[in-house]
Amino acid sequence: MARNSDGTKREAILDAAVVEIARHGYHQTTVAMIARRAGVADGTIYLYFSNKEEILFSLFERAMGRFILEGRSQVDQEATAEEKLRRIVELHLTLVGRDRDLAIISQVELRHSLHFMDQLSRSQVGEYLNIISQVVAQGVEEGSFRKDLDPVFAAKAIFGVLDE
Amino acid sequence: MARNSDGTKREAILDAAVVEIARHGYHQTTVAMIARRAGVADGTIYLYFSNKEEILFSLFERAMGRFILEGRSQVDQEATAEEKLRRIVELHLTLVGRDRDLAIISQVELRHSLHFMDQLSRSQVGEYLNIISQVVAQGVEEGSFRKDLDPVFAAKAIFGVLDE
DNA sequence: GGATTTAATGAATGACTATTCAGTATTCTA
DNA sequence: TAGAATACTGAATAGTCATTCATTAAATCC
Repeated sequence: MARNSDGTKREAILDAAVVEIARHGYHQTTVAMIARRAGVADGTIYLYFSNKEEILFSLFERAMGRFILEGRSQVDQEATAEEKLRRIVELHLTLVGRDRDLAIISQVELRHSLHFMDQLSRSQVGEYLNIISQVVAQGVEEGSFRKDLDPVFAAKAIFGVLDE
Repeated sequence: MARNSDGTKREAILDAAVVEIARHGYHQTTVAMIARRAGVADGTIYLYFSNKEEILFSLFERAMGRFILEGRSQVDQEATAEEKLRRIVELHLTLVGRDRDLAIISQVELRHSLHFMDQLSRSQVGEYLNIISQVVAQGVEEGSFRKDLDPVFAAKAIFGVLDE
């Protein structure tokens, strides 16, 4: 049954993991449960992920990726920095609200895994911050934001506020 | 070394549990770790708690108890319902902020343990709601709150808002 | 102060589960 | 279509940890 060299099976595993983890929490969710729901054997999981924790990482990476994608498209739909920022705020709050389980898991399960935050923020959150800081920079240029604003710092602050 | 029939050792175990759980999360914390920090043998834990989960329950019960105690005294210090309510809100936010770990743990670890919420709300949260609803009732009587307010319902609403 | 009750100990048990790997099935290649 | 390469399987392994319980220590009683 060697069917899979695209990402189909990997996606199926992640989908299964989201459901199980949202339902039972990360620690109560066994690899066997995920495999079962995904319709694969336990061992198959390890062809796509090196361990259970990596499933969790990938989960967030994927979610973040989608998040960023939608963020960019929203931003592109507005002209002024002010409107763009408003869109980002709305989107952020909407998505966090929708994926409350993921949000909570991220705060709790991952709070104790420094390694993780490192890795994630290097790759994805950084990307997200970039979007915000570009908008801020535009705002400064337009004159609608204060001129002495450091875009990168402002982006971090905005992100911090939203995440809280 | 049969020394303990007051609650000393039980308290010590709970104190140890708070530290370890705040530091590592509930699932990463082993009973042995708690015993170690409390300075007792593993088995001793089971003289005071019937299982690991009950330690968690007791943790919240104790915290809630203190919470309520302080709440009452704050309320007693004010005359008008309006001021009393203000005090409660302040206290609630202060304590939740201070015990952020407990708050987070309660939301995540316990979200999947219906049994728990049942038990807790029957005993302690109910008590807390009583305090609020009494204040509301007083407010209605004083005329400072709307007359058509159902105190119990209003209390639940207030609690819900604060907890969010 | 010997007998009895109560408190505490910590090594042993048993259950659970992440991970591995030898074997099987499927697809690819020439 | 045979043989190689790739994908998958699931039973076996190994490690972890909550919980038990036979034993020891201390306190209380008479």
